[in-house]
Formats: sequence, structure tokens, C-alpha cells
Amino acid sequence: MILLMRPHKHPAASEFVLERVLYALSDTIRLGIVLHLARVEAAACGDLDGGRPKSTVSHHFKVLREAGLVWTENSGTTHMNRLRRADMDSRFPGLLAAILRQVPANAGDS
Amino acid sequence: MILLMRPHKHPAASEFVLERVLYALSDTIRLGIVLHLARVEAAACGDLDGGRPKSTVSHHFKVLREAGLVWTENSGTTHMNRLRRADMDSRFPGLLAAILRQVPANAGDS
DNA sequence: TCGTTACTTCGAAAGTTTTCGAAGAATGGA
DNA sequence: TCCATTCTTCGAAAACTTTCGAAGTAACGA
Repeated sequence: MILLMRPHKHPAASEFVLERVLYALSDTIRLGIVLHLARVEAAACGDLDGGRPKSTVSHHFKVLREAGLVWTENSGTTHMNRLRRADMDSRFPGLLAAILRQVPANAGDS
Repeated sequence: MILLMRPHKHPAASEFVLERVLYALSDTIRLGIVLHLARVEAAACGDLDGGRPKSTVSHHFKVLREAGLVWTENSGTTHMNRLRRADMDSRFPGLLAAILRQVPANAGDS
């Protein structure tokens, strides 16, 4: 019998709150993470830490998850993150695209 | 000789910072103010206080001004506020519309 | 000039966020 | 089984935000 690791809690799209989404994206680190995920479609937390301590990055992922922006799934020891683009679009059509469009094309490059 | 009251400081459109704009709008009170201004085009601070103390409202207007969302001009004893829609659009095309579109049509009604 | 109106600034209290190291938990490989 | 890897949770410190009343400032009108 296979027991999957307890998955993270993710709000349903219907529960997304506009202010929470805007708040989550109002931090440079988190906006950078979202931007990165918008380009690669999936990444481990470790790929996105920018040299910061794990606990700090973990905190920011929690904020993004709770806002509904990121979906995290565990596979092995790594946690894979994806942008919840379709869910975000269904709840707030056009919002994510309009925000990401404002960021320079080379932003977040290391 | 006429000395105008010292006007408020307003950043130039080129100085607007995306994160700051998102942060300013991530508060329900401030989002409500912006929404109201999007509909009436000009309003005194007092028209938008929702029964809150003046000092609290003044704080929120300061955040909105510093983000570049609101332009405040004094005429007599009242301070008239306007949404800086054109400036916002020139710096972040489509952003404000995309955000305001997410708010229910009846939001902010008293 | 005096009072009223309208808003800002100050200062303090309460709450929230960010950050980090240390400890914890789950997985996979030796 | 034991260890390394990856990420989370805990706990504490520092920084920032929100709120409010009180005091301040500017403009207008009597």
C-alpha cells in the first residue's frame, strides 16, 4: 500500500481573495518566484531560493500557496511547484497576465 | 500675492514601482478608495472615510499617493483626490483596469 | 481676528511580516 | 538501518503596518 506524503493545503479557486493575491505579489522575492514559474512551468523550491535560507524561502512559498498562486506537490524529497495559472484565470480573468506583463523580460535572471 | 498651500509630494510616473502599487491595493480600505475614485473621478478625503478616524484615512491616502495611484490637490480646506489613471496606464499599461475589473460591481457601496 | 472645517503629522500601542538558525519529518539510496 | 537530501515548522528577534487620539497647519468666512 502506498501512502503519499501529506500534501500541502491549497485553497480552491473559488476561495481566492483578490487582496491576498495582490499582497502575495507585492514582495520582490515572491514576484520573482512567480515570474520564474511562469516561464518554466515547474520547479523545485531549491531552484528558486536565490541563495536565501531554506526557511525564508519556505515562508514565501507558503504565502504564495495560500494566495492560490502556487501548487506544490511532493515527489521524492523534492517539492515541485507550479503556477496555478488556469485556476487564477478562472477566478480573476486576465489579472495574472496583466501583472506579469509589467515585469521586464530579463527580470529574475540570475 | 497668492501662496498656494504646500502641495503633496507625488512621484513621477517613471518612478512608480510595481510591488508598491500591488501592495497599496492589497488592503481592502485602499482598494475601496481606488474603486470609488475610479467611478467619480474626484472626491474629498472626507467622502471616503467610511466612518473611520481622519488620521487613519490620511495614512491610507499617503500610501496610495506614494504608490502613484492617487493625486491630491488642495482647494480651500478640502483636499481633492483623483485616480492617476493616465499616469498608471503609461507606466503599467492595462494593470489598473485588470485589477479593478476583478472587484464586484457593487463593491464599496455604502 | 476668531472660529470652523478639513486634513496632516506625531507618538504610542497592538498586530503582522520577514528573517534566520535549529529542530523536525519524509524520502530514497548505500 | 543509517545517512544525506529536501523542505517544513518552530521560536525568537527585528522591522514594518495599522490604528487611534491629540496636537498642528492651512484656508475660508463671519
